[in-house]
Amino acid sequence: MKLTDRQKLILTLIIHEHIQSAQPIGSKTLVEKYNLAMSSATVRNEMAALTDYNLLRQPHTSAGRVPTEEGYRYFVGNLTQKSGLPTTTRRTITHQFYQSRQDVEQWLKLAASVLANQSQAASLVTAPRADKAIFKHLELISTRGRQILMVLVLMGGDVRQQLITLDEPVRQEQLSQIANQLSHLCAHCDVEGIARIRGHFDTLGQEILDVLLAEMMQMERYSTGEIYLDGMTNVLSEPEFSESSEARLALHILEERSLLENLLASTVMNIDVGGIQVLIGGEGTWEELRQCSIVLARYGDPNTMTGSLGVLGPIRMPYDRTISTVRFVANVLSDLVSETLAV
Amino acid sequence: MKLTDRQKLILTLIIHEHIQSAQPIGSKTLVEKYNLAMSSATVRNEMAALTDYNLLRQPHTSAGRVPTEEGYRYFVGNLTQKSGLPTTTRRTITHQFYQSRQDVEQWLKLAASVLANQSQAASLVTAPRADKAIFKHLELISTRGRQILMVLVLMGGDVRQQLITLDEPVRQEQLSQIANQLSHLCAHCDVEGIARIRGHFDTLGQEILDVLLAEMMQMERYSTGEIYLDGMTNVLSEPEFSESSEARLALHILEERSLLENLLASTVMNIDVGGIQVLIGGEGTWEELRQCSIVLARYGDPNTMTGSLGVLGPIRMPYDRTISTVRFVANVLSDLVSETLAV
DNA sequence: TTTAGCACTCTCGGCATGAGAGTGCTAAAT
DNA sequence: ATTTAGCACTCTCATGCCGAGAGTGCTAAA
Repeated sequence: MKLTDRQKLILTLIIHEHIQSAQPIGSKTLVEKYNLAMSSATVRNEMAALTDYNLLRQPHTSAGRVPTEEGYRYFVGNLTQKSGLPTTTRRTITHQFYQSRQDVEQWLKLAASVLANQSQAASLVTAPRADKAIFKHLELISTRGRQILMVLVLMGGDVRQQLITLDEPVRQEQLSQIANQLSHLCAHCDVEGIARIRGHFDTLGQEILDVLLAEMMQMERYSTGEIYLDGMTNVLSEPEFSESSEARLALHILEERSLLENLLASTVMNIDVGGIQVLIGGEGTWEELRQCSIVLARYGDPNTMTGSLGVLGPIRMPYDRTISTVRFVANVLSDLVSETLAV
Repeated sequence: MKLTDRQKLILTLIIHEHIQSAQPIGSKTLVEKYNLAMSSATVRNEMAALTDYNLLRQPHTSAGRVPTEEGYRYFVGNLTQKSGLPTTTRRTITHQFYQSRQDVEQWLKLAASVLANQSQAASLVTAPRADKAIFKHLELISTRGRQILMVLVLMGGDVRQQLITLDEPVRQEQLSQIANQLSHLCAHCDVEGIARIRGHFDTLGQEILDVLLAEMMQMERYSTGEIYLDGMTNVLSEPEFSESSEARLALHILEERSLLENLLASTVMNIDVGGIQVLIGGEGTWEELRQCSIVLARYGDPNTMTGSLGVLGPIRMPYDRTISTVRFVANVLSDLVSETLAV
């Protein structure tokens, strides 16, 4: 399918206009609004061609044209130039990040908030995770009676706390000693490595190691960790979601963790850090997303830890702008995260 | 305002019926549906009286009656009996809790999920917090170069991590030594206590203490910590929110943390653990909640840490059922939390 | 005090109508 | 060979009208 320049122009204009007005665009409107050097009849002919190519669609005979999903895909693939974000916007965003507390959790929340505000859509950010859990450090703190708190630090700075109830009470001094011992012996080991030396310890040590191993395995298994959402209410203001049942379908996928993890698992994993993936109208696979588009990116350091982030909005979305924003935030987060979390 | 038994009955029936149908209820319908031993005319007269009392309202002349906010308030205050949850439901819920990992975060998420599912509305759960931050334990872990990770454990099991960038690199051995020293000297101290002994330390010690103090003060200041939400999409399926602009107003208050914290600060603080507060239609104060009701409870141990949890749904809400659910989940959480987190 | 009866009110769905916007096609113009 | 003007045609949408249905308030009788 090879479009003439004029057809590309008209497609672009229709998409632009439709994104603003959310309504079918007619030939006359287009010519007048953009002072086109051709008549409405010419535009009509081109529109007919684009409709044949399945890039445009008429909601009903004798209404204006509306882009099809394929139309949007063509637009995103061929007609959108990689425009950077305006410098002022970039500055505002980076400023916010460097102003916030130096804490990964804060950054992720902020990233979700920035994405949501900038794109006026729903956003999601997943915490960065290593593909492999590597032990770094362990602390054991007695809390009350037989209960102790295990604080497990992984390579890359991931920290997990877990309560353990022992068979009998143990004094803090002894706990610290065990923690030290384990910390030394397990340093830089992965799950297999630790499992291998498990036999060298006494019952208490093994008891603790088992919890530790379970914890580490869990972190590996769930490749997406915490997910931060924001801006869900933004999509409610879009006219295509004025019937809230439509909105419900779309937002449900964000709220239901298992659905969201499925979606991410089958898309995000194909993206390289620095890359962008755009899902338009569910791509025939995600029924609930028929009315939505998702712009996804991956951030972090491919060698240590990566996470993903993205935006969910109506199909009628300012893709160039959104893509720039997502890409930019992903880069900022990549920088911050690899600065801080590098081994 | 003193209602006759018959008026109470009629009010109750209208509310019950309206909660199911979401529509105005007429006298004839009521008599037929509930086989009342009186004629529709009698019911009409009583309805007129209830309307005078401002407990019922007519959407327009010659439509059925709809409960007013005041009507709901009267109902919740006087006509609802403290019915416990069905035993099977109770069992299902407790089962879920004891089956989940023994981890406060998991419990809170689960609580939010249970509330959302049981009430088919949006739910919120705030993490339990002590009114006063009491130091318990400190760990310092070198991560890279001049950056170290501070892990701060408070009385009650609250754990915070914070990255500190020192002026010059320090070896892990020395860090552990400092951490030990600080842990001993600051044990069981509050912010003031620690500030008092700050002078006894060298530059490095003071540097760390400052971060620690800032962290503790922040935890005291923001009396609500993490907030877990669930079931936002549930409210989208209620007919009164079929226009998503209405839903937007309500859900926005949940999503915008500052709004939500305001709301909680000015209501939850008045509730005792074990108590329930019901906000109906924003109570004239919260404009965005005009269409909503909120059922709130407080859980935890008043002496150590407490949190709050609740449900947000349409005014037309099955209050007895919702209140039972919220109360029950609050109790379950109270038990779990005070078992685990007690000093 | 309750009830039957009745006139009255208001909503809602269906239907016709006309204006407006937009199209496709044909024939003329470039 | 394109492009354009002109025109008939189509479809939506807002409007207004109508009648059915549901429900009320009031009055007078039980």
